[in-house]
Amino acid sequence: MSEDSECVCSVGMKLSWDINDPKLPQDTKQFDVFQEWTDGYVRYIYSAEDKNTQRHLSGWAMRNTNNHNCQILKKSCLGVVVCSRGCLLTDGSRLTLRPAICDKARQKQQKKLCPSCTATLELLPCRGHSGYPVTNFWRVDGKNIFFQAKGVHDHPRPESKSETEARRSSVKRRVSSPPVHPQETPDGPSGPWSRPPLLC
DNA sequence: AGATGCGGGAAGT
DNA sequence: ACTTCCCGCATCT
Ligand SMILES: [Zn+2]
Ligand SMILES: [Zn+2]
Repeated sequence: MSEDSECVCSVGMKLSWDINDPKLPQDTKQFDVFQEWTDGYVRYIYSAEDKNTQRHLSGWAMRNTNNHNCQILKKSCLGVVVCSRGCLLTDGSRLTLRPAICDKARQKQQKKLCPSCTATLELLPCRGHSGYPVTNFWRVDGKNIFFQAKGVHDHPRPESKSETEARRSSVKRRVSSPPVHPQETPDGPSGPWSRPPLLC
């Protein structure tokens, strides 16, 4: 049957290292493929050629956090934005918006209403690492990008970054075309669209 | 407008 | 000392 494919571990997990080690493995001949939804206490060795790893991307909404170490980039999880009423969407799923990374944008986001039932939105914080948010660490070393995660997310996945970007540009298109009326609409909530302005 | 990175600083442990 | 969090600034899309 198969030969060396018994170990299902990542390339990073086959070697023993920690993101804080003064010297990291150098002679790596193999890379892990980018993992969008990492969870748990995992370690990967990525290629420094990969755009996704260069940009320190994740499906989870991770924000940069200052660890006072310019060699190691640290990010922590912002959790997920849900409907406070937990309503079901048309496809039977529940709303799981991606928290805005920018603090100011996130405060604005939380004031919006559920696009489905108009209830208030709620930010579920991540408490997956000893009660604190899950953290991701990134460190570039030569042709390698070392990745280490600490904690297990205790909340649903947010909408992915690409989904959020797609929706943002769709909203932008919808808002930019018609002549701008800064105030209210001429006729109130009487048209065929009884509740229009609830887009995220 | 918002994503992302940097870094000073405060506060908790 | 180490971690978490807050904030302003800068760059890029
Ligand atoms: Zn709702
Ligand atoms: Zn999380």
